[in-house]
Amino acid sequence: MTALDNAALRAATGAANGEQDRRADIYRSAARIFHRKGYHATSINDIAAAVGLTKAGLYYYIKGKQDLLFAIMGFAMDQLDEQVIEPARRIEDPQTRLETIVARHARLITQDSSALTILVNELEGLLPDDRADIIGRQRDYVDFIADTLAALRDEGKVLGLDPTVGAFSLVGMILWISRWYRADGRLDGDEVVAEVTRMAISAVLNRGEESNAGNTARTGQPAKETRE
Amino acid sequence: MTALDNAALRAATGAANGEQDRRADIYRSAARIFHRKGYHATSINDIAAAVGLTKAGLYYYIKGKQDLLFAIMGFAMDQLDEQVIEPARRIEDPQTRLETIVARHARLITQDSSALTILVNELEGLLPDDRADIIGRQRDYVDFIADTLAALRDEGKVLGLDPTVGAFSLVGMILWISRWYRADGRLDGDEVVAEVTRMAISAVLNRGEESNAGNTARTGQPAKETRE
DNA sequence: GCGAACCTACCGGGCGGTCGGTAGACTACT
DNA sequence: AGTAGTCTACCGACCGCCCGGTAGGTTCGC
Repeated sequence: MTALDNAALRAATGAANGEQDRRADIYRSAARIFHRKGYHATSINDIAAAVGLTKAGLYYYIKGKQDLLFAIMGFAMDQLDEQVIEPARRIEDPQTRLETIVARHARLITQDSSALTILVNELEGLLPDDRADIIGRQRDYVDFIADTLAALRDEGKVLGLDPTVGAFSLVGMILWISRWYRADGRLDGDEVVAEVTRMAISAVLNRGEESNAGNTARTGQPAKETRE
Repeated sequence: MTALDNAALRAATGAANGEQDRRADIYRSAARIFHRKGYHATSINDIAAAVGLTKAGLYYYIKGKQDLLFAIMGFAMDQLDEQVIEPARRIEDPQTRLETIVARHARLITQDSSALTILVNELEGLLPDDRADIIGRQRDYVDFIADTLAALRDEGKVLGLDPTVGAFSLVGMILWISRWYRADGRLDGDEVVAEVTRMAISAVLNRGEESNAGNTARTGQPAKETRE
């Protein structure tokens, strides 16, 4: 069932809709509405109306509200695996790998943030078993980033940064994009992705100074960044 | 009414409770439950039970569920104003000011994330007018950070960073702390605040200074934090 | 005529919120 | 001292509504 649903979701992300697969429309609409109003504030009727069905008609396609949510999250996690983690895993150099992770994750969000945002904001709507599943996959992702930061540290490119804190902080920066980025805003998606990626790399790579919170030596003179 | 409520909330954050003010307990409990389960998934009965009242008894103190939410958010915004924005506004040097903003905001979250997290996650639960009020105050905060980044840029300490994107990214990093930080985890609050502050400054400042070796190297240990 | 695709009508239940009360402390008058 | 009035702080019972979900059709292409 879930595999089938995910196939439908995958089809749904394509530009075209209304072909033979009604499921695609359902999952895509549900993701959009969950994203906009939140899972609990969204009724089955909202979703049914959005796809032009009655509630009972919708239940011909779905098993229940929670299964719908889990399917959407599973799809989002699959997206992350395929578009971010897998490509990055094939990159040896830690810094390039980190850049790939951030840029690809950020790009996914600027393209369509619905499922990926639901993935982090609606966990408490899941059944315990489903939640454990999703949380496990999320933890794997953060660990993957933390391992990359640890590899950077072993190369001497990062000093004094806790990999776990670093990984969480980068993830927070990326996920937050969905809250402020608007496709019709001043910057287009690629610019935002580039800016955020640059900040992320800069945040973890070494700079000269040692600093503690609250008071840092103000020696900074611009010397132009070494890498875009 | 709201002024009174905020006074109660303010009292509630103190360690002691059960003095003469029942309201304090109500607001504090509500914030905690909203934070844990989400606003829509929390019933008035949940809150009433948490403070040892019936639903009808609770309504003696509150006007409604939405007012309760608005009062909590207003209190969180007041906290941010008083503990972060006002102290930072008195600091001339942009870099020190930025460090102050990040460190103080992060510290608020490690100390008690309930109200501040609700503030960003439950906006859609508010009435339109209340939401506009809160969003306006949040925008002012982001603008304040963006202005600080612009000042850093004018000093030549920041090159090629869009102040708005930078401000949002830093905010995302900070807010995300509430999702992974656990007071009983491997790192204590102060360490987390210091790490995040260091990353934030590093993220926006230019690189290119000489590296005066790592006396700041922290011991990297395996990850142990859990995220929700 | 048969199954896929969908609908109308309904159910039990929990929700936010209200109403009419009342125990008890405290005053006020005699 | 007694007692009537008053106010705070609550509670049990209830309301109307909408929720997720279902039973039992009906339509329609094959």
